[in-house]
Amino acid sequence: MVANRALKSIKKHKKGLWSPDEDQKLRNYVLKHGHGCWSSVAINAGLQRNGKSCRLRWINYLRPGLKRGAFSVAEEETVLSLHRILGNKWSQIAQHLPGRTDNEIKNYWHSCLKKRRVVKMSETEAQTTKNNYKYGEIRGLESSTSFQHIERLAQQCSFPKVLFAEWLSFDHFKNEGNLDNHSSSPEDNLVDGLLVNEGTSCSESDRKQDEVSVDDMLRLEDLESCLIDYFPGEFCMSYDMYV
DNA sequence: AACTCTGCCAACCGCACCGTT
DNA sequence: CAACGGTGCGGTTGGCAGAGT
Repeated sequence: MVANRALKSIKKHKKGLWSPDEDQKLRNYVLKHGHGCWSSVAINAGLQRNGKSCRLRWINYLRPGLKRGAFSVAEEETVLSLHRILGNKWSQIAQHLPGRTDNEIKNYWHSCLKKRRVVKMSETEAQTTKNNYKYGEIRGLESSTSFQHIERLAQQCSFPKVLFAEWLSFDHFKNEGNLDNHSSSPEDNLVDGLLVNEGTSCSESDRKQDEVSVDDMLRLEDLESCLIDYFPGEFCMSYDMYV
């Protein structure tokens, strides 16, 4: 095994960007012979690349029928709605977008996220935020107009309320009877952070069926901007952590 | 003009899965 | 049944180009 790895590492394959000449060689070969086994494609086409690299290049760039350029509004909506249902299953999402590759959609999603300021928090950042706003510190702010507005938005939205309960007020959540008040801690009622609107825990499959409407998305974006205003420089929202 | 910052995107890496030997 | 090779997938990285200072 170790010897095999050593032998493999001796075989130097070219890495990095593909030259037009390499593209031409690969395109010609695959169009003429089909790909079959990718490692033999690399050899037979006269490329100093490994099979994996050839496959990726073909799928993401050379394959006929690929669309180039910006995503249309319809494509963007498709990606957003499918991602809500499927999560980071880029290949499955790509199946619904003819001419787009999983890599392209993945890249688009990440840049789109950045544009929308929906930045996924690191574990520690998330924990810090939770710790800062949970239970104690936030309660003193609840009487303010801004806070009431945020809570109003949260109520209108059919996203799992734990999203807002965790960040805004567990008392509010408990008062609605959504949490078991006899539990030692509100967190005891959480199942991996997932609660449906009525406060009952749900399975992954149930959750996937709980479609999020466009209205909800708009309300959530509104809510997000309020929170960002309210906690300047400290608030960070992660849809896919909870939704 | 030179430098830094930022976003985008192509490509790599590691892992899991599957079929074959 | 284990070992191995091929493939597919998702996460991550690195380089480039354009914007900003």
